[in-house]
Amino acid sequence: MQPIQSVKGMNDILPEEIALWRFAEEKAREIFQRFGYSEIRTPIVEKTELFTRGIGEATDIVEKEMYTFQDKKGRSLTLRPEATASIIRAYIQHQMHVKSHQKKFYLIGPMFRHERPQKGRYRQFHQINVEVFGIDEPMLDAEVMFLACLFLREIGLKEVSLEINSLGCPNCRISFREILQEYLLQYQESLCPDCNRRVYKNPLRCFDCKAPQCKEILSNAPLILDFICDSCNRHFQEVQNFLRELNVEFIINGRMVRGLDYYVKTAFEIVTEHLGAQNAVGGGGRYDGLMKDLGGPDLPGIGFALGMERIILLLKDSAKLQQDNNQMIYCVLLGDRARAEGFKLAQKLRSEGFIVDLSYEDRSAKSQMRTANKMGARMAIIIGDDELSQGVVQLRDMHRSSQWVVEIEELVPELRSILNES
RNA sequence: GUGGAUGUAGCUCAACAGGUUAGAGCACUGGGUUGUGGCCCCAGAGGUUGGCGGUUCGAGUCCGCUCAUCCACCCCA
Repeated sequence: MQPIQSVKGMNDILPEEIALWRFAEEKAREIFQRFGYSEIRTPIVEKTELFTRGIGEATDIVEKEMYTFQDKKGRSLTLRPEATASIIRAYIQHQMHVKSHQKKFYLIGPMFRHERPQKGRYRQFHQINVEVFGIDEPMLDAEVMFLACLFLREIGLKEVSLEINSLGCPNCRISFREILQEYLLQYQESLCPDCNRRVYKNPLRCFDCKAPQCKEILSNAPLILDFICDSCNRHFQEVQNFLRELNVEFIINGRMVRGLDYYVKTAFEIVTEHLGAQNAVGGGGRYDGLMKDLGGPDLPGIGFALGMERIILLLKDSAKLQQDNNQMIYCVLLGDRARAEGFKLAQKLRSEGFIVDLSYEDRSAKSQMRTANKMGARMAIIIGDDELSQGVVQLRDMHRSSQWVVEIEELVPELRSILNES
């Protein structure tokens, strides 16, 4: 009989890794809270239409990467491939623009995209998302990017860089689109088949192409930065000024375009060279028309997403933090009476707040001690018939290799003082 | 969706050109100390060589199919 495996591209997060995940998540919560953000959690399943309208019909995500299925009444539902659309949906649905002053949100959770898995890319993956609605000030754009960088720095990721660009507003983009299209059509025969398609559908995306001949053609292509309108340009300049004031290092990448249709003006990515083919740790940008497109008030928005798995991958080869069992107490029980008494004692210690494990099997003292050692326990409590008859236990400090006798009544204060001082 | 690589013990890998009973290190269990960890020594357990089929006197090894994983394309977090 074949054992059942997890679904392709959907991975278990095992206990050894959990410490890293919690570390990153808790750090995110703490920092976002400090900046005035509130956590929000939305369902993992939404009506398919939310994403087709929100992300854009012509994007790869919508065209071929969504987990879409029918429910029992024939409605089309989809496992969320990203979070922004859901958060906006919730914001509109609960009329938060009139009912509350809350406009800054973060969400941590799983997303789903049906792609072929590879390093740093999975079918179920986790994102940390940040979204702000109702403010279109460049100051906020800068602060949002600062926040993303601050978080990565505080969890210890150094070798990442921030790339920014402006994609203009819908007005300047339409005219630039034509200019770019005209340029690209001159070289139509040399462009790869994909780019030949993109020239008509979404010429901006040709900038993402990695085919050598396309790269060369694009290297001389007009850049949107040279064509954005005055107001977009002013916005972009101010964003840069605020970034400098916040001491955020960045580079302008005029060839960066993002894969989701809704971005306008500020777009950014945080990239690294240590993730194989996946170089983005996170990315985001402004999406001023999106809330209105989804049937809500005409409020601007900006946000970003960070890829948890990618962060964890980077964290793993840089800072190696080890599981901390420094506070654990392991009970070594010798003989039937000791096993019965020790079992009760373990529960008592747990109720006092100690982290306690014990040997459930009747094994030799040596093997129980070995187990205590392997688990990294700080203290061992050794209980045998001799000790029981005298109302005491042996207490062993596994780090210092010292051992002494303690009255059972004195055990709790004794343990407390040892564990507190270390 | 396309291409490439790899599947042998829990892990990392061996096994000459097809040839007995598929090995080693680490990990695991027990012992060396009638009740004491890490180091050391001894012993033990653990495999339908991913699966199915084919060639052959004989297949871990060769062939076909299939499944899985990884990497890359594509795209993105």
